[in-house]
Amino acid sequence: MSEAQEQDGVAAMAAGKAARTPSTEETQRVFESLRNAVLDQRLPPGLQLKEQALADAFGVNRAVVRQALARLEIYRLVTHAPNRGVFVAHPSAAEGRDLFTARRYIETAIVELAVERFDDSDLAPLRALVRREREAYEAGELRKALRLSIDFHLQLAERVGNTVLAAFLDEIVTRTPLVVLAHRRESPPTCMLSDHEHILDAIAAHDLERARALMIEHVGHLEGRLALDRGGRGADAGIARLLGLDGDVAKAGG
Amino acid sequence: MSEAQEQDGVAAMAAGKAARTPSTEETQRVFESLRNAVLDQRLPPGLQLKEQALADAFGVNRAVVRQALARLEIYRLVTHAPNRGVFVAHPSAAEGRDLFTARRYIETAIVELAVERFDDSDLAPLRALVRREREAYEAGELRKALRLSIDFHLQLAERVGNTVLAAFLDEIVTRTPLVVLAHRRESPPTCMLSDHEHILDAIAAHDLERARALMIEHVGHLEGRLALDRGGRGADAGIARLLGLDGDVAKAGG
DNA sequence: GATGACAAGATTGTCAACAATCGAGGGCCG
DNA sequence: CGGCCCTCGATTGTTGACAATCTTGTCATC
Repeated sequence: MSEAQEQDGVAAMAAGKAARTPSTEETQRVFESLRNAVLDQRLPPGLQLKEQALADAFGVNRAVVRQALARLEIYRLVTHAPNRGVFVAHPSAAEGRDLFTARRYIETAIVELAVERFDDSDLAPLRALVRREREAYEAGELRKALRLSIDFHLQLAERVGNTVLAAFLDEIVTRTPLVVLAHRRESPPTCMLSDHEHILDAIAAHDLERARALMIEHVGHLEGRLALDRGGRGADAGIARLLGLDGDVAKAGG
Repeated sequence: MSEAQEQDGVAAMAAGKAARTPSTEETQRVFESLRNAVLDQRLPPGLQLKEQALADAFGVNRAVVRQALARLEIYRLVTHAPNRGVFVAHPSAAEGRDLFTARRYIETAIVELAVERFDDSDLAPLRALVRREREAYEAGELRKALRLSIDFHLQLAERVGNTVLAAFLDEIVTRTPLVVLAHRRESPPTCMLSDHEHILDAIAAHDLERARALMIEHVGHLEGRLALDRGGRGADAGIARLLGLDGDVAKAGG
């Protein structure tokens, strides 16, 4: 019943960095809609986002759309080609690697602080979140499960209480879906459910080393599902991968 | 002779996250000018930045200024009060603590990667930077020394090669001067010179533990010069600190 | 038939005028 | 004399039109 509300609430909170800056509600609304679309993997990398079309769709002025797009650009969710337009970002494999490397450090930091500071009042909501994630997953609602999985990481960061680290993780998590879309190897994109539970167990037990190891392993699981090998073609590949012409063509002529 | 060029060059590179997004040169120019002003501690927290005044000063349109200010807002360099205007940010003590806590983690990560990956071609430019910093300091050019000190940290991050971590440190470093202005306890705001040298030595020796310890200690030196105590008054204090009425008044009535 | 210049359409970038909102100051009333 | 309200100035927020730029499609030429 309150799930929609709750999801919206989490999403709004998850916006974190941007949520506290209400530079006109309209801009915020457009920005968050587009950001949510990215989180749900509804926007394919490379898609052009035309100002007028968005303005019509959201019922706002082009200036508002421009502001929202500029903000998306700073988060690297879109790339801006002067006099050409803005396009959904197509992160390179190198960018993906950097993102996951940074994520390991940030999540480690968050887990470390969580082990120090968490008590039951922090753990209970996170356990509830994991439970809902499991339910969604078992009910076959994959998109919802994915979103709850993302929210788990964001909530964990938020509850640690460091706004800067939380904002950093928020940025990383927001950029990750585009990397997934651009470089996915296997199909199931969600976190492994038990990972989240085990991480919470380790935090509850104040076992720093285990919590750290589990989180690093967990991020590794995610990254392992992607093809981010060195020398892989990324943002520069352009049309080649879209047509499935990459790799084979370069390697074997036949 | 080429110092101005060099400083600009470093500054442009240091902009990092924002430098690669040329959404109209004008907006970029205004944004970087204001950002540099913050880095040089020329903008006192709380100062109102009026759109028309900036537009006149930079010889651009108000729309351009608006875009630049919106970007500054995302970096938390200014706060935007709807229908009132934008003001140079006045970070709270809590925000300052979060910033330094996050910085410890990020700088540690960077140092860790530097120990793994650096060779002489990376170390030489950094040593040169430290040398120039020392020269500037000994010549009494404090502002320049401060800037070179900042550039040391940014260059170190840049050379590690992880764009995400580099962007995060860039954001932290950019926000720090405002925290310094708002909560400074002692006068000299620059890094301790020898710290930088010793960190480079440890990296050159591939001594991870020593490098980490030195970096954490170094960040601690910086933070130690500030008054970021819990319960301290920060963004909310307003007029009190401006008039030098804070602290004493609250503690002792005389 | 291929290549180059050229023109048309669409999209972004720029701008100035207008509307809405807020804070300050003065005047009015209690 | 103190408090409240109202007007006025200043600043931000919004809108639409205009200019600049790029892409696409066409056509003449080699």
